[in-house]
Amino acid sequence: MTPERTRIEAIADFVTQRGEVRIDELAAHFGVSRMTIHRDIDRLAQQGVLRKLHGSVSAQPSGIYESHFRYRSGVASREKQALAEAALSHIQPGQVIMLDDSTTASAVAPLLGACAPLTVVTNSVTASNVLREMDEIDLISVGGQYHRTYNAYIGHLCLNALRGLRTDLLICSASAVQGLSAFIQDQQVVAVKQAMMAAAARKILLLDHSKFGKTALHLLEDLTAFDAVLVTDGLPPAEAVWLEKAGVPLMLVRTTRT
Amino acid sequence: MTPERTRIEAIADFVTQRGEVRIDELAAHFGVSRMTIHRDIDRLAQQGVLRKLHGSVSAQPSGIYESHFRYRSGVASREKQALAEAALSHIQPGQVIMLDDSTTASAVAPLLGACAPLTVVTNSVTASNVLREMDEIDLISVGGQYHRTYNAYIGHLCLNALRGLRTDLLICSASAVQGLSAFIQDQQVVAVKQAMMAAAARKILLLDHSKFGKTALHLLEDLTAFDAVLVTDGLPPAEAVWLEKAGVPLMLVRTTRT
DNA sequence: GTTAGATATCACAATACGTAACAAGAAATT
DNA sequence: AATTTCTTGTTACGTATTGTGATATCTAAC
Repeated sequence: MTPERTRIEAIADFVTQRGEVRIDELAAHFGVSRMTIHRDIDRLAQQGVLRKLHGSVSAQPSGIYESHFRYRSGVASREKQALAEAALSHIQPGQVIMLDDSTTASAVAPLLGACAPLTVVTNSVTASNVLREMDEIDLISVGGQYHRTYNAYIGHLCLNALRGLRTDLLICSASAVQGLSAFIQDQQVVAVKQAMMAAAARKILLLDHSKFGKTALHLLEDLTAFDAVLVTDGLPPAEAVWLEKAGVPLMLVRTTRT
Repeated sequence: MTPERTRIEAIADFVTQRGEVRIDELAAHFGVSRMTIHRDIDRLAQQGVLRKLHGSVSAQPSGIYESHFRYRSGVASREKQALAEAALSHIQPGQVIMLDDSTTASAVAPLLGACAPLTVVTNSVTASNVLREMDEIDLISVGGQYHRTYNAYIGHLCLNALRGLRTDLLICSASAVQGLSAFIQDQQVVAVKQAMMAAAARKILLLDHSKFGKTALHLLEDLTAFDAVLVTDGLPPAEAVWLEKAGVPLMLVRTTRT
């Protein structure tokens, strides 16, 4: 899952301490090839810790992220990346799309430049930080109470704001899947996601296969309510067949790149 | 999309700090050719950060548009700091306070840890980025459409959110003061500030003395509507006396030198 | 209105950089 | 022990950035 975490963290520390470092210097300092440095900083950039420039990397100006959040983004990042790329095919330029507070949906944000122009609505601070820098993306943040565990805005203010919006598409995730239903651990987060679903014309759900069989307290919605359910391969084939027979619009996403 | 942003940002800072710079000087200062400088400032001009002239670029405000927040945050920072420190005395632990999108009010944010615990409501991304890191501060972001000129959320969503809130205190600023009234350059920003004023039990206005005598298009409110108007010294004494006679709750703030 | 000088833009070439694909080695799993 | 998975390095190719020189445009002075 997370092999060789030490060097990546060392790079993060090194860069944040120096502000800006050339990639060749990182390669020499850590005694690895440029390619490896590139792969490392790609992951860090995806987490929003660093910014990739041309020939160098710089520390994110707006800052330090919650370690708890950073940890979560590191988990299953390959699966998230694959899901994010697969989700792109559902987006048309000019649309209004919504991202929820999940790290999976936030992984979509850095890729949205390819679909520009777009209007993006989100309660995720991670996604906002990325999208704010993109010229051709119109960013709308739904407000609310800041919750550091999710690095997002939730609560009544958030729900009220969502009531006044209608978007073409929602990209979201869930904590767990049992049977035909998706579950979430936090009650307030459930409320936000349900409000987002009510505001979106089309809804797609991103799930890495580890979510299956897990448990969480609050019901979000049946899987059949989504227009597409993207799942990374690794799901038992029997389960996939069963879900499709039950009417779930399942789409398997290969983790290994094409 | 937007690689190599370091030098471009450095140019933006350099120009906004100096007001107007010749292109040859930029080329010499950054050690690149004129052509490269041209390409850089073309992108900045496209973003509206600065204006291209013939032979030079300027960051001066053009017409009714206020200049970019990066420029504003560099101007009169000593005055802003003094005002922010003075504003602290109006805050009690446990209160719900509101900060507007002004750079002056954002200068208050880093100091709020001293007044914790607090709940802080703001539409400013600058302030949010600071407050998010503070454990004892409860942060509520009013959402809205992101506006890069102010680095804040504005628009209908923002106004609706503010309608549902009531806070103990508002700390805000204005672009200009003429006679007994405060003015703002942008119509949408006026709407947000007025909604904030309507939602706050007490309102204090922070003004560095350079705001006096400036002009701006839209009326915000009379100075007498505030519970305190903090102004940096440098204001002509005659004007101060006149304002106090007119019923303005004026408080002069000494600019402390370091 | 015209012209000289300066400035902006265009087109092309050179260089540096990023990324995909494949192969090899190490670690973990069965 | 065999196999799989993960990580890293190398090569090759596409892309981005920059500089140079030529051409077009602007400004200001006459």
